[in-house]
Amino acid sequence: MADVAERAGVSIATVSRALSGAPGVSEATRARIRSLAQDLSYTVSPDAARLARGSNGRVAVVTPDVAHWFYASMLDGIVTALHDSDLDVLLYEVQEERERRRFFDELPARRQVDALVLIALPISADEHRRLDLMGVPVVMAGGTLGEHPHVRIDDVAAGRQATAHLLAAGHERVAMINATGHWTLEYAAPSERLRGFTEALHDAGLEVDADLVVHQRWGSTGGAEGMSRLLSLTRPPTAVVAFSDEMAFGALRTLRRAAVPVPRAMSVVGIDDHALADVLDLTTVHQAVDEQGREAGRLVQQVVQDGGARSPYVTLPTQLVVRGTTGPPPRRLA
Amino acid sequence: MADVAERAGVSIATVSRALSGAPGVSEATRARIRSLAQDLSYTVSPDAARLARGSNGRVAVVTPDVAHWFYASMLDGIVTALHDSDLDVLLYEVQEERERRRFFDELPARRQVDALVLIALPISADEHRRLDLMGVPVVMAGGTLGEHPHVRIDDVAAGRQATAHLLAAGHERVAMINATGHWTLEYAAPSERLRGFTEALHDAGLEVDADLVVHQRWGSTGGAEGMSRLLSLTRPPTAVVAFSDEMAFGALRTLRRAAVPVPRAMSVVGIDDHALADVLDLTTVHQAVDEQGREAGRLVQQVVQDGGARSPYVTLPTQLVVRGTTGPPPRRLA
DNA sequence: ATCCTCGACGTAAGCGTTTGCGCAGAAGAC
DNA sequence: GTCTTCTGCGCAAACGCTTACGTCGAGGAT
Repeated sequence: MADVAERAGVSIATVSRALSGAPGVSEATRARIRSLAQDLSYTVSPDAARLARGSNGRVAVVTPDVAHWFYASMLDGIVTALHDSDLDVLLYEVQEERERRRFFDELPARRQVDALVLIALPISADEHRRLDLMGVPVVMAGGTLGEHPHVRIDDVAAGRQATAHLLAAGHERVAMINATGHWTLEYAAPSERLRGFTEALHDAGLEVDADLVVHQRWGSTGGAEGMSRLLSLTRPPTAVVAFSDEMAFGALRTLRRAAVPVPRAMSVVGIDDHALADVLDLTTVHQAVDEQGREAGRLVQQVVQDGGARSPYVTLPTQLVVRGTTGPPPRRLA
Repeated sequence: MADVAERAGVSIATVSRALSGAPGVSEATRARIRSLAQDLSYTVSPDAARLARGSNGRVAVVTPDVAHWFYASMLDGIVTALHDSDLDVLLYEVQEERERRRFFDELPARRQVDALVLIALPISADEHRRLDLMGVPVVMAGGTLGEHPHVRIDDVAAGRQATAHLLAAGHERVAMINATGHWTLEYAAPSERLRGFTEALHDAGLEVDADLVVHQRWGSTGGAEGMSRLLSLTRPPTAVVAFSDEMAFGALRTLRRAAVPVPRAMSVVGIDDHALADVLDLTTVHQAVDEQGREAGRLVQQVVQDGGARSPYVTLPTQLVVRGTTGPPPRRLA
């Protein structure tokens, strides 16, 4: 910077002001300095600027799994939304319990960021406290976290939509393959989607058959196993709602291997509208994950700027997408 | 820090040394300072430290699409490998041509990172030059970039493996659905996999039928369309190798809709071993994407530390995974 | 007892910016 | 023409660390 200043015949203070867009510089000088900096391919050091300024133009994004479809889409949305703000993204992944603990212990993002966004990361009360202690705003994307701003979908409604679709088609024995988290800490989604399932049945005047609700590990394997269990029942269901599309995929595989025709003998509906749901022709409840991410991105910008004035709770709608894996129940043999 | 120093009754220099693990402090004092800092929940400001030290303990990862399976897995590997180094990850996404141009124009990572890793990002010669001008080491993950360290697979071999598998099963009319990039800049993978395809045919004493090589946009939709085109041929193939699993998924959808039994009437093989290849029972050539990412992560650590002494070229092997979408050709009607 | 060595620590000079304050000189009011 | 008000700019003090160099005292060698 000193170099630029010298060549421009001004002080470094003026260069700083010119480059940062601060007032107190004539347009002529500003332009001259700008072009000079360009020629010298000079950029201000973000670190030094942050030091002097105090705020640091970066946000941390914390996600349980970078590679997983849901988290990745969310991250994508966040990054996209932040793209033309001047915020950079510092990425942290906390896959296992151990890593999470360590993350909250060391808080490596500490003093490095102006805000934090968690992607659907369930945390303990103690961790929540430590987070608040960090002194920066926190945004939750894909869930809720105390009073902090969040963006999410209504999981109860999603479960309801999926279930209602099956009931409307005439099904009476409807099962649910629900997910259990891979952590000790609970995600809220499974219980809420289950609630939606239950409520939909009640609305139709039906009771929940405990045999028809199975819990499996999150993922397509879990879905496959869940379906196996349901098929082995003395009175199997005629339709099943899966916690997620991934689990539905697993369920479909089981059905294919068991040579159960879909949807002739069994209807399957997922939740998510995974990129490959279309490929597999899966009926599902669409949630706009990337849009949630973008919304979360906007939220943190807002929160960083004005300390967070607006009502920072966003709930995005979900829509049923009917494809080929659902249909009327098989004829009763009555 | 001044605070800690005062309470400990030492100078800030000593605190700095104690906390950073530098020599010149007695173990007793170090321990005292450490615990004091702990109590005050004090952390050194990374920014200030970087400023003073000159190097900045961060690497930038640049990816075309955070949400896409391949890039996301790669990123995951990188992040994982960097997890217990003291390098933080700054994430940049450049989806469109315009964004890429802007990225290389502004080089926002400039002066912020000690190294850059590009995830399978094709760049122009000019951009390459600008990158080198940045003065930090660059690692390419999932491709090659001049003399820079890289990690990748042998795409020619992958194409060969997929094709050879079909030939070994007895197929003689084998097609390929290849990908065209979504950018003007060429990826190397499509032409290399095609070369593998060609070579395998030649090895078997067969010629490439130009009609049987179709080019489509990357993605499952492209795969679907490619399959349609192949089916509409007067003499359709009996087997097809898809550029990627995603494209194979699309092809499978077309086949399902056209009621062409797989693999009875048509064999399909992909490349990648996508997470859902198993669900769809797709025969494919496995490449360990996350392992490539991890390798890339190790590479940048190494490069950051000792300026890059080792031979920094890694090529990971691929393996054929036989599942249910391939089989012998249908009987000749001869 | 004297000199040297060495380890533990303090002093202070940066690192590359931003920004409050002060100071000229030009423009406007009278 | 003088007096005020801006405007454009320079000076220098932070910002929160790291680190070369200097100091001081304890211990070992002689």
